[in-house]
Amino acid sequence: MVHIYDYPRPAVTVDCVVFGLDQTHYLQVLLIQRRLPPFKGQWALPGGFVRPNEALEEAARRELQEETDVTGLCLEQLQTYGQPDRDPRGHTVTVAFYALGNLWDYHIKAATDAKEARWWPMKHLPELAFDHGLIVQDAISTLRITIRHKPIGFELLPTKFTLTQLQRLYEIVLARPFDKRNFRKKLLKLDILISLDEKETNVPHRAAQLYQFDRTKYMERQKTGFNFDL
Amino acid sequence: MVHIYDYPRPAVTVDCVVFGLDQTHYLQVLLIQRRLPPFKGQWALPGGFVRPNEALEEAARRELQEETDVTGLCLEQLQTYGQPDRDPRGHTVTVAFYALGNLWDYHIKAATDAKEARWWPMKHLPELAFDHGLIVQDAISTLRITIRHKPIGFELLPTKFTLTQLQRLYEIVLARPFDKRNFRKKLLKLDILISLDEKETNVPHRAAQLYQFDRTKYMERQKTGFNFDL
DNA sequence: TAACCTTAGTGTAAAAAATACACAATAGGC
DNA sequence: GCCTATTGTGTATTTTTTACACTAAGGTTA
Repeated sequence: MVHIYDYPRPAVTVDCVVFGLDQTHYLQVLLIQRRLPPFKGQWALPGGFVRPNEALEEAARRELQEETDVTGLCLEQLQTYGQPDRDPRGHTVTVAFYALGNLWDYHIKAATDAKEARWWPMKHLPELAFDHGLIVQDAISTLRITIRHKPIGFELLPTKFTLTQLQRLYEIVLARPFDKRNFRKKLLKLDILISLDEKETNVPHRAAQLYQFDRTKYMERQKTGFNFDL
Repeated sequence: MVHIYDYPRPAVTVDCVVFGLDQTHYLQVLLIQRRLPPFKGQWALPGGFVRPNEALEEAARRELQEETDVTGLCLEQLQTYGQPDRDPRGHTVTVAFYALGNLWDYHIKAATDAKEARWWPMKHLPELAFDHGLIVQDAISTLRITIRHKPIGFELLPTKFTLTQLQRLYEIVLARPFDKRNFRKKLLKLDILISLDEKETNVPHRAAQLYQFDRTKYMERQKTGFNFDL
């Protein structure tokens, strides 16, 4: 079946930059290996063509599931890339999204266009197809800015986490150390964490208190001109 | 001439939200009145279809010039809108940009698809075509956030300005008052303003010192981990 | 079972930044 | 020369940020 238009149109795609934290606490990105040309066999961001009458985020969510079997993430729009030479098949505009997930929740499973799908550490990414290397760089920049102003970091952790885990998360993403006491003081003063009646288990040292992010409380606070600003 | 593709493609457009400050110091938006359907006669953002092998920002710049005769602005990507029902002609994805200009520099001149083009005060916008009302709202939100972290406010003022003008600008955009002495202290301490050997003229009161934004100095500072953060 | 290793958990003092606030100086108009 | 309007300036108070070190408690091991 062919499709005919009066004027030429660029193709429209979506791509997803999904970040995660691994057991060793390094920042990871979810990539797929391309099954088809162009860039066959090379690693790339999960993504693909937007279908007729499909919303952008919907397309991103669908492609992510199709190619990696990951679902349920909160996708945020990053930027749109439209350099005419960014795809050898011709003028293609891609809308990039980013999302945060915690690695333990997902069993990655390659499918459709993807030969393989897996997490890669940010520090040692392979060479990426198209301009995906640039997109990942932009995503990490945006993440660094956003994580300081919105409580999105929690999405990288299990539901129940310790303050040390949270601190390490911020240290990894922002690539700078925080003082333990000051960090805890600040976070607790925000009053958006629920202190659970539960502790770590099976650790060869004093067990840490577990906390949970209180989204409801955060939402309420939002309205009263309160700033997260870490 | 017709264009044939194997798969259907959404149309791709760009739209520009250009902000300006008028003589009475209210925030204004540059709009055009549509000459053609859909939404014929209604006010809309300047913008239009991306041409083959045209970069997105290039397209935005071209459409802005064609429809309003405004050139030379620094365009920043805002967001991309792709709800399938946002354009009655069919699935259309639009990449929105925003920019700041000072009204005195430009002679607005309607052209091509635009029947008329002029500044409208933010407070009293007409009903806009497509989802342009939403786009303008998103643009002002983004502007409010960005202006606090990057020295983009200066683009709304003439090259030479007084500290009072600058303060009023921030008060208008952020919709909150600043203390005169504290504002001046803070701005001057940033050390990114050049104090000119020149004063206001023809004012019926003590003439104010004129200043100029020192972009070079700001760029240098940037590298040394310096934050604008107003 | 006691010593050991490792990480959790906690408070205070000093420095820096943000805020609140009022009056003399000066340009042009009358 | 006096009036009006706006500029330009300093200090004291409060709040926020920073720097910093030791005891508590789980699990491991000798």
